[in-house]
Amino acid sequence: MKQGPKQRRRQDEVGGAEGTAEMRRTNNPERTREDILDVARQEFATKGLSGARIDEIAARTATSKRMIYYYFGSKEALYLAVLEQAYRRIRSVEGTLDLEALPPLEALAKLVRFTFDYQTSNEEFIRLVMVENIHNGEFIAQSKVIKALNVPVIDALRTLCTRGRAEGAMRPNLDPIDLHMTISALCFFSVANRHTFSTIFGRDMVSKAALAARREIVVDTVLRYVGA
Amino acid sequence: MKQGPKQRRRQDEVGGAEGTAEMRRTNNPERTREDILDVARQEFATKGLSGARIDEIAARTATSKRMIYYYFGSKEALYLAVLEQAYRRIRSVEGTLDLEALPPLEALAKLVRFTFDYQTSNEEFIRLVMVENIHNGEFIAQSKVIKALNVPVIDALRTLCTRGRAEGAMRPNLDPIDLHMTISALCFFSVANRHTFSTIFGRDMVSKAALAARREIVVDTVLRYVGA
Amino acid sequence: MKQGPKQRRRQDEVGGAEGTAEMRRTNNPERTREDILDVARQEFATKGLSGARIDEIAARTATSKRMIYYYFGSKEALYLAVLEQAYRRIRSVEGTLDLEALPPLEALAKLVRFTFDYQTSNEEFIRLVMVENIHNGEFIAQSKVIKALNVPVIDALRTLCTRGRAEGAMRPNLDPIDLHMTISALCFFSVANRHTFSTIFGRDMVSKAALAARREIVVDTVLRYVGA
Amino acid sequence: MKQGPKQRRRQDEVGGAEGTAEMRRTNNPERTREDILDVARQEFATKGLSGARIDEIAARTATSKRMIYYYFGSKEALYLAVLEQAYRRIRSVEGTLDLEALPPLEALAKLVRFTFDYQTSNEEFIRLVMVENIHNGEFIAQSKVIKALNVPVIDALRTLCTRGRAEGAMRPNLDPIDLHMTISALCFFSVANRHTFSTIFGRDMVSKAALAARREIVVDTVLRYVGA
DNA sequence: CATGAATGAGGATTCATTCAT
DNA sequence: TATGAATGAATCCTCATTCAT
Repeated sequence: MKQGPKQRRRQDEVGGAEGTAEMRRTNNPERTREDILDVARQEFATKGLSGARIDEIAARTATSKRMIYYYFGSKEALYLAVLEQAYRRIRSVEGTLDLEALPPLEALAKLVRFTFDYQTSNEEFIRLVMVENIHNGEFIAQSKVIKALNVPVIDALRTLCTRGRAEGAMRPNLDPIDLHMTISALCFFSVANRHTFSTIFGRDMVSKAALAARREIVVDTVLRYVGA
Repeated sequence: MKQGPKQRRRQDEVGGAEGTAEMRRTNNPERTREDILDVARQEFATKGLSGARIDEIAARTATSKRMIYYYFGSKEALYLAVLEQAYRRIRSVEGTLDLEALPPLEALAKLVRFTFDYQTSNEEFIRLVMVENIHNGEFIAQSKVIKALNVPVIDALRTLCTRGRAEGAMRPNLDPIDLHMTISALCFFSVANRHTFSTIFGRDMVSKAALAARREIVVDTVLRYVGA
Repeated sequence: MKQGPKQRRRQDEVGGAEGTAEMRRTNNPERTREDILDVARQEFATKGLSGARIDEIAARTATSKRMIYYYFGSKEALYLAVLEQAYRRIRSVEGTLDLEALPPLEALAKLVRFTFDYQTSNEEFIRLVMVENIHNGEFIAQSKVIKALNVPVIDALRTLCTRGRAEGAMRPNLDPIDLHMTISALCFFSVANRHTFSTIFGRDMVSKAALAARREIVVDTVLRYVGA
Repeated sequence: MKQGPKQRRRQDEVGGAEGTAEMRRTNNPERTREDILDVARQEFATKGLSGARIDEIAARTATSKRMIYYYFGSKEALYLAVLEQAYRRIRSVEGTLDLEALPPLEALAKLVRFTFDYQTSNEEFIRLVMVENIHNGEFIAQSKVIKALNVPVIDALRTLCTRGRAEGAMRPNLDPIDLHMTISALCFFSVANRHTFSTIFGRDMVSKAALAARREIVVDTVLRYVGA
């Protein structure tokens, strides 16, 4: 486990290590920051806030523990930075869907599939959200950045509902936030509760096939819910 | 501040110490066990496995830290005991629903409402499940007890689907496990992601009214999904 | 300096080591506490609060660093305990002077000599007071114990002044607190500013003879001040 | 909270940056040195040598941490420079008293009042002396500058004593160093032990009135001591 | 002269767990 | 069955100082 006092470089870079990993004395702050952030995201997603170890993060970084404090100040501040980065990413991807071009129900299906795919292939993000909820959302509450990131999805859904209603494809009085919650809930669960659910009910929740099947059920569930 | 080695816990409860779980020197092993388990459940649910502190549990218990080790052996074993107790409880309640007596759709609605109510009023349980998933379900996997607790819900759902199909009220080919997953996902989210979701979308997720409204949407979602 | 990870026992017990110093696993809390307190007093008096090292204290103790936290909770709390003990000691000695038995001026001279002797032979106490003043007295302010220890000296001086005035040996309107301040100031300086003063003015401030001579000047100064 | 690597200090002082010591890029070595010294004096006087933080000094300076090392070499060397500056200042003021013009007792009273006023209004100097004594005067001992600064006061006092004796206003055999020690002790205490003394004895030691009253007691004490 | 980035060595504190009685 | 005392191994964090530019 421990490897003496001078453990400092990233190791077991398994599979497709794009970019250089060895960058001691970079004098490239941006890179150092990103490096730390990447490793920290893994660690926090894997072990949670209390379970994560700054030593462990440092060991898997190109820099030292000292640099973590130089750049982020504290474990909690680093965690918050990780959280903000994670939210920023998902929202930035969400923006590229171009739902306007499709008929409402197809657009909705596309959004649901996207959400399902994004969440099932970004387990780290889901786990960070779980961790944050275990901590009662106290860090997200401190972040000025994250709270500003909500609008787009809700707006997109509101537009969809309006269009769907106009075309007679959807029922009236659909609340976009509730709809978003339903979609999120159904997608989230497949990742968040993967372990307990599959253990208890003996259901495969990780294979491609299992996920694809589940995804269509989720789409179906949502479409039936909004249907006229 | 710390208070040195002689930290007074709930002792010197002078006068009329009868029957409460907090009293010292109970010499009642079962009671001591339960007391520890109760406090530990709170602590683990609140702080997670890594965040929970044996010292903290001991301090809020009628017994001493030493007793925790005497009864449970280790922090992880105590956590597992807490987890098992929590699962045992929910399953025991689920058994009393008497769904057979109702028409399939009404029975299903009743089950969904029950699940929603149980989960929203047992936040500790939900949080323990989150914690366990953060730990990749490794403790639940060790438990002989928990894995045996799955059957009833699925059986009940299977029966419901069969009856519903027979009566023409439900569509064919409904998978009870998938159905259960849908119900769980929708209910779970309202508790599990309460903090992040309400922070980001500004939605009340705790008031009675908000929960009641959301519950009916969940019921509606499920019923539409199974409808013929 | 450091001596490997298992540094743990007191060493270089120079000169007249009364009592046993080796007492690992004593299970004698009182002794452990006293041991820590003794070493800590030296360390804080020598290096100040910020300069003192918990590691250093632990190394010179029969116990471990962990025990310091077990008994005192934090570095600052340990410092406060040291401070309280130091004040308790001096006040307890002050009580044994029996000034009532002497004529006022002789009694006053006795008190001044006692103060001078106590302070010059308890450099640690003086240094702790200096340290505390560097920290703006914030710890003494927290202590309930210390603030209660003031009365006796002032009362003794007030009585002396009253008697001296009645006998015509002292002038009227002497304020006991001011008188105490004068005595303290004159004695304190001989220890507190020993190093800078002797360096700058080349004056011996540590030899027995030098102290004895200075002491009589202090007595003389005080007696002339109160004289009728 | 910490603010990461790009902590803005007093830069971006846009507009009208002329003459203030805080402006960046002064390219005025003397000014930079003085700026650092000023901030360092505050820091060392407030927190002591071990308690002072180079980071803190740098942050409150117009320059960077690197410059501190460029100009002073090390924390301890900076401390010594501060100490020397502080001593140089007081001695330079002492020279302007013109005691020769007054009758001996009046001159002595003037000197005492001056000392009292200087010390009570230069708390930083007093605290630096305390700090230096906590460090056993080891820095002052290294300083070539400081040791040369002693003569004037003692000479002035010697002259006063000679004149006083000649005029019959003072008693014989007064030692000027002892006299200086008495004066210093009485003045020093009012600042140095301000916090502990006022906490323990409930005496105001900071108000103008309190200081003025105490000052006259000090003058009285000294005059009575030297009286024929 | 000047600076942002970087760092080794420590420094206070915490934690699950065990021992002696 | 019960307990206060004790502990090794972390764990987060800080500090004076140096390097590359």
